[in-house]
Amino acid sequence: MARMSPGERRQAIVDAALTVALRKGLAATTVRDVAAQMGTSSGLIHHYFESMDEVLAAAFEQAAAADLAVTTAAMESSIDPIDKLVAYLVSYTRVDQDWAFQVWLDAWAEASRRPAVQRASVNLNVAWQQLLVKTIESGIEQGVMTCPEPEAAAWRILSLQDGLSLQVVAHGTILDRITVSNWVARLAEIELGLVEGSLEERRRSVL
Amino acid sequence: MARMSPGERRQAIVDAALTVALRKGLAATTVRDVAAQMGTSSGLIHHYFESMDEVLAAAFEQAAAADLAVTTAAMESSIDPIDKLVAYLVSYTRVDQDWAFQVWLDAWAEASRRPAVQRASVNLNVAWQQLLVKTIESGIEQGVMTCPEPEAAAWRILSLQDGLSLQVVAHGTILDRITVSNWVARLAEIELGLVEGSLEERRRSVL
DNA sequence: GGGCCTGTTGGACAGTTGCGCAATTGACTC
DNA sequence: GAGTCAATTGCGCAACTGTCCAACAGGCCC
Repeated sequence: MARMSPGERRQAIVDAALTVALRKGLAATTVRDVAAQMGTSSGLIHHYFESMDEVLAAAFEQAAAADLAVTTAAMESSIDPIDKLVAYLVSYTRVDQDWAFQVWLDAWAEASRRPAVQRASVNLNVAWQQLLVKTIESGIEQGVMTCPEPEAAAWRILSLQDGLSLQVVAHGTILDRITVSNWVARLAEIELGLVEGSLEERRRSVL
Repeated sequence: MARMSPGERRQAIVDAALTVALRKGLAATTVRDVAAQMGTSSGLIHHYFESMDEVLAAAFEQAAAADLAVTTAAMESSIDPIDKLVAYLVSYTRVDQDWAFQVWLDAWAEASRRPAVQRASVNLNVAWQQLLVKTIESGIEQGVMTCPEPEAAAWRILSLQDGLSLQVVAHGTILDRITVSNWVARLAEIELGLVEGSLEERRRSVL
């Protein structure tokens, strides 16, 4: 296959691993799968990564970081904290639509057994939570939100979202994404002292 | 190995599978692992189960059903709906303490790829939710709770619990079980029209 | 006791896994 | 052009996987 610079090739491997992982699951992704996806030999992968574990950790990290970047970008297009929050909720709903959330389920399950995966998972979960924290803090500053404990409230909103999304992705028919989004918005309204239904109303004008 | 009756042997296989799964993870549990755990040959397992998938599904089902039974029993010792709810929250906290929740994480990750696991996971998740629904409905009936949508409220309480517990089990240090329990109780108070802090107060008198 | 039923064995089977390594290729410098 | 170095190959290795099956063995009935 075409020769690449080390940087490019490393990236190509991670990209290929992610493509396969989204289809087959993180744990079921093999060296040969990744090589076939790239159209190269399998030996090449071990020329760039010490072990398959590292490849999988890098792939998960990239997937999660990409989602985070998309949501961050969507939020930055707004200045108003409440608009930012709406952008967050809309973006997360879209994330679920992709199979990206399945990668999170795989990562959470593997975390306690694969240190590299756990490190990436912790960092990215905290990053998501901090995204909410910053929004809440600026909302408080501007006097449009009230929240005694932004850190705690962010964990609760994020965790409700994760717990409900989990039902959608793992079990399929029990709940749907729209309902999840509405319920999370409702909790956010309660946590941040917003008028009931105000987030949903604002979201409808965005979509 | 010692001859067993079909019922006993089937149970022994499921027990052994569960023991291995708690240590290695559901997906990484192999026929030979289970056989070694029982001290028998590997062929024996296929004499009782059509496939390894079924063994794993049965193991998960048993683990989850056992937890559910413990919580159900704890709740039945109370008559008052609010006491039942407190028993539920206390029991769930204890469940996390075990490694039982890790099995749930494995099951959720595997659900979309293993039909047998998905069926078991859906059934047991719904059973947990219904446990809450029944409690809420009797609380409404007796006039000690108010809740416009018991089904939806139960999903939200359960999902917050799952999402927060996930952080405890997968990531270890970010949150602790006590905090999770307090936060879930707080959401329950909001959802069910209870006085803030009343559940925690009641729980303290139980412990 | 003999025959039968079935739980149980242990290995064969074909497939897959992560990993290592000698050989090859292509791109670069002198 | 010759020489060099690293990216890339493709196969081999040992270990593992789920599944299957002929053989064995222990308990039960006649």
